[in-house]
Amino acid sequence: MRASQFYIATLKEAPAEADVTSQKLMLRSGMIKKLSSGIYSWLPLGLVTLRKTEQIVREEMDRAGALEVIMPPVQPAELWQETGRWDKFGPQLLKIRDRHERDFLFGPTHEEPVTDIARKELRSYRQLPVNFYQIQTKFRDEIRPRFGVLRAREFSMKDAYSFDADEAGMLRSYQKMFDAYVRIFTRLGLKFRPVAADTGEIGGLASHEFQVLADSGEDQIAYSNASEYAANIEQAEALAPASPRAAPTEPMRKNPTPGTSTCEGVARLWNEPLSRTVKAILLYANHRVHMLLIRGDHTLNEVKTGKVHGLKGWRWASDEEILAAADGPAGYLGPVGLDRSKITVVADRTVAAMSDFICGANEKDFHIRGVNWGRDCPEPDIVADIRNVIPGDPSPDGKGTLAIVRGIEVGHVFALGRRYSEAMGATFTAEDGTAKPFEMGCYGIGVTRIVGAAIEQNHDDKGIIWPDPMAPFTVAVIPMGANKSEAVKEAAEKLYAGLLAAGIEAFIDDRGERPGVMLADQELVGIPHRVVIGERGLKEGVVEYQHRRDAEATKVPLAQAAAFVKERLAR
RNA sequence: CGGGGUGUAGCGCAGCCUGGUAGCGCACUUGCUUUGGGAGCAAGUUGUCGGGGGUUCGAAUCCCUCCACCCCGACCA
Repeated sequence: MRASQFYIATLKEAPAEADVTSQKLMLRSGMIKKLSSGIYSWLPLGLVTLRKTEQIVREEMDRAGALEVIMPPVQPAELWQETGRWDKFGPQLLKIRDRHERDFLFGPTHEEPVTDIARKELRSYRQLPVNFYQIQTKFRDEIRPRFGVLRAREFSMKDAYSFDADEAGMLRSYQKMFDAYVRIFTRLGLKFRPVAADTGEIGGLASHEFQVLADSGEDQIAYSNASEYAANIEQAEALAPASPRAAPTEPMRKNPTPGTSTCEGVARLWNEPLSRTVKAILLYANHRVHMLLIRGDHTLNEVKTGKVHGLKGWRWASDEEILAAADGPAGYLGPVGLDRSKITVVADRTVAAMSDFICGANEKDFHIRGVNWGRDCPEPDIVADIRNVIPGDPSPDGKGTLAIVRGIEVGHVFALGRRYSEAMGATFTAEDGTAKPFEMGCYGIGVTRIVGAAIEQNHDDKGIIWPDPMAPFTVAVIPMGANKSEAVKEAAEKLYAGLLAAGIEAFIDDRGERPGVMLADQELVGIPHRVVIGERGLKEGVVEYQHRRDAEATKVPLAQAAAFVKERLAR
């Protein structure tokens, strides 16, 4: 591509609304343009990368035996009423009406239409397994869109849906998609990790997320230093302490802690380690207030909490409910002296094994120390794993300890089962002649999100550093002073032509800009390889090659430049 | 959904308090010079000051209202 025939619209300053690196760089480099909150246009430069990403996804889906389809983004409400999601999906679902006042929606996902296809088209077990996929624009009316294309309302997604005759087949289809995802992210040149994930609202038997590792990621991933174990922190199990609860050594005593409502504050006030304190969190579930207890230096895991018996669908307790059930204000709560007919005590596994701990006294401005289960208050009603794991915790698989990194979720595979096929009466005739519901799996990749995540993972203070497979152009040829020197111009054009002939996606900056402008643009836009051609070098018969990550340029004889670049690309 | 903030040229911003000819930097156009790290000089172009209503001789500025966008929060007691 010639710069003069392309649309390069780089900005020195990013629009004020950009808050994360990838969004700033995408706006500054002219990849995208915001139209409305969470809604972006893709300009030529951005689209090249988006299409390349899409193409790798498509090739690997095809290779895995999935069949491409296109389903309508606009879907009739009736379909979603069949599965109950018309009401249950919540405000993220963009509902629209046509001129006849009929309800429609703009698809946030496509389980319903694809299941509708299956029930109409697939009749026999002999037609199975089948996997349909599409790459298409989705719309989810996010509460708060942010981070540019990382959490947009409108975004491009690859969604695939497998249909099998039985569970074993479904798990085989699941594994195929898992393997395809590994190939996709490997080919894209990204550092990533598949992690065990919560099956969440969609439900199902198994689920893995594919996380692109980046410090700015919103998700936390816990992984073992000694095994393949990796899980989203939402899901990672915190094992019960290996050693049993120690015997009490201190008397229980209540002391004033005026104006000190946090564990951190009390620990500082009494010069005790934070790990001896216990914090109480009050929830409301199943018409009852629950007091959850976790160690002061731990944090509550909301997902695991929802899985505790009796806590499904919990919400935070109101101040009135807290006062009525615990007889004390938030900030000074604990398990001592509670009326257990009014409140259920749920202790984290770690807390259940603590002795001589510190907690609130259920009285404003007072805490208690030296508290022991059994002696000072009844044992917890429920002991459960309700905290987030922290670095250094033992790995749940018994091998090694956990570390935590941040990631951006770019893919998710679900072994769904029969949830949608049963709800929508999607059946096939099995070998024994009976009608059976399909065993389904669903598999998503956020294609537009991959682009943002790749930038979060690969950039420096000058701009984007694309992995070769995602780069809009792989090599930039930059002539210095081409309008002054015929020799420079000729050498640059010849190299450009040579690279193209070798099948390399080359870019030549023939705009006649000053050197600083051309170099700054190449760096901002993130073209990973560049060859600078100037009179200075030509006198010695050399050009300068530099990878975007190289600290310095390498001098290469002009005649060997194309071959040199080709060799670098093969790495 | 709650709280805070911002809307002025394509982008970044000043002007608003204290009403009186709409400004600056970048970008863009033209010319000359310059050409190995976002050039210099000169001359230009670009505005429904978010929309509507009101107060006033006069409103970007004060008042009312609507809209859009951004940030924080949705709990960690």
